[in-house]
Amino acid sequence: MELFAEQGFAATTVPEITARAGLTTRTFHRHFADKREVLFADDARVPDFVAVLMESFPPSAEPITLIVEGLRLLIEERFEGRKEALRARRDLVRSDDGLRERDLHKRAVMAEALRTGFLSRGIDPTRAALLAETGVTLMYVSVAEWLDRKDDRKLYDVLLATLETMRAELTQENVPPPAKPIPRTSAR
Amino acid sequence: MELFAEQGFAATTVPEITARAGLTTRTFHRHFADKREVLFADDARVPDFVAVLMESFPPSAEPITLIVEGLRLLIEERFEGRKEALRARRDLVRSDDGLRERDLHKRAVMAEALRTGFLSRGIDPTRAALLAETGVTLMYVSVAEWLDRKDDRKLYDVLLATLETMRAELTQENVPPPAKPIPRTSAR
DNA sequence: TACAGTGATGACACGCGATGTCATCACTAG
DNA sequence: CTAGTGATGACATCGCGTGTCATCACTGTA
Repeated sequence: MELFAEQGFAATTVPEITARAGLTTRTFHRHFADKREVLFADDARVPDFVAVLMESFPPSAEPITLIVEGLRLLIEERFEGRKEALRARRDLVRSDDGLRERDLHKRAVMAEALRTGFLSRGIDPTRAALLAETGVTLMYVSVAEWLDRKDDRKLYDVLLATLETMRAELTQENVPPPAKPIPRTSAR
Repeated sequence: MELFAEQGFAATTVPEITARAGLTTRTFHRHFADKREVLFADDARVPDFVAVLMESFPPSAEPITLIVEGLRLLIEERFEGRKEALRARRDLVRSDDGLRERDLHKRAVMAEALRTGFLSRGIDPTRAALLAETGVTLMYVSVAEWLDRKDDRKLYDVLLATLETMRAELTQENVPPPAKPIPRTSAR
């Protein structure tokens, strides 16, 4: 983290890292699959957390309730009280395409854990996928706003507000659009 | 594509590709930023397509209408009629983590284009982010189901059905959950 | 027709990331 | 004291990706 802060992620080599840590590059790659993974190793257990959590809910629980409650626990566990550190981490991830890709991958893994959990609760595949994606979207959008905010609003409260916005957006009755006009643009 | 099909993505080296194509590796990297990009170069213009499209809609258009109509055009442009090719591509992308990461990155870029479009339409940041994420989720979930289906249902029809499912899911009035009990799990 | 400019490619060198393999060493159980 | 185990170091090696310079085809212009 020191080296990344000093000279950026891409400009920092694994040999530099291991030199400062007093190890060899080979040892580094025994602990981290690749250089990017250093910044994401902490999140490795999140999918398990999600899976265990989902099993603990009674079968009667509504999916949305389950998502919101699960995110509430996740927030307590790893977000609340770490705002500054998370901001620094976000900025670092933003600065490098490779890191952004890995971040998105972690997000997808979490969505997959959610989807699997819904499947074993007997929810049909498409609905499960949709719920999973909606859940991570809710989380990521809320976290983004929370990190941007300068007040002390709780992440959980931001999340509930985001959910309301989401709901309001979709509730409007303006779905089936026409099927002809519309300008033409070349995308190929 | 021949080599990837024969021996998989990871096992195929850039020298192998350029040898079969009659070029050098240096030339390869002048056309593609990296090896993975070969499979995604076709999508490079999608963000522009999205941006231009969004500007072409009247300011009065509802965001959801805009998303659905935009996706309808995108579907006509690059999905309908290419089902088998898209299935093969999906399977290849699924087979490699690196490719999955790049795929997610492209998805994020599209979301970003959508978000920017909404911003310049005067929509507030959080709502814009939410709409953008919802839009790509709608697209990806629908495409996934469409590719899984064995019937000839149109992608656009699948998409409308997905949107209805999404709406139904969020419309239920079971939001603010309690805030105390719930089991405990270690995620650290 | 000659010539300068432009763009694509080849040739070469190089650094870094990542992995396989074997040796070494600290630690532990019996 | 010994055998086993796990972490690490020491090499060696491969593939990816980039910087640099030379070459060649093509184009517009005098």
